[in-house]
Amino acid sequence: MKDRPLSRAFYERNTLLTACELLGKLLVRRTKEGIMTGRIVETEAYRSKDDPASHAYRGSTPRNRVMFDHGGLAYVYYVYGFHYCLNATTEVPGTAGAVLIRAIEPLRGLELMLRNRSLSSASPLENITNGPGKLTSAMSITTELNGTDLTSRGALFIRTSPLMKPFRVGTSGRIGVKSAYRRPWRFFIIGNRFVSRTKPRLKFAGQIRV
DNA sequence: GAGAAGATCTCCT
DNA sequence: GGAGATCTTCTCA
Repeated sequence: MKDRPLSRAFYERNTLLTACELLGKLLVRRTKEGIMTGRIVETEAYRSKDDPASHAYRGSTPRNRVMFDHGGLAYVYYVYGFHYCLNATTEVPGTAGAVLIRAIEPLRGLELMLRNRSLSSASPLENITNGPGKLTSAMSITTELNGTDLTSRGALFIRTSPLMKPFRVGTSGRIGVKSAYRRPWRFFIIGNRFVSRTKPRLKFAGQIRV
């Protein structure tokens, strides 16, 4: 029962709360080659009209339409001509919100992830998925998965992690955004070596014990 | 239709 | 720490 995908109700809530509570959950990717699993260790929250850094700031477009749909869908987009970024949509239909998954701790399917990233087995583990572009590359996540329902056992879903130890959550300004970067909407597991950047632009705005 | 910007990563210095 | 790679999306004329 505990390894069921997270429910729709989990996502259709406040985006910041969802971004924080996604930490420690397991991201599961199923492909023809095999299953890959990783623990989410870093997220960023993006909201709607009150968030200039969000794709949804200017309203609905063909690209960001998924953000305005149900919570619990995958929003995948292409950036810089090289990389894909994976988000989980939040909030109820009509209200835009998404949580960018910035980094995961690889748990299962390590060889497959290394192969997808063209890395050797000698590569540092934390180098495989410690960034939005890296984790999508490692898990073969592309825009083909845009709109995928994360609440059902399909090619991509997120589930609880029953063996997860208690951890502390750090917050900071979001990385790579030029507007509204002062908002501490980046969440990460303190002390986890798979977090993408340990020295963000804004120092810890706070800590949360989970 | 053209031009600019971009939620990144890797390599080089 | 900085620059370059390269393509989608959006804005503006």
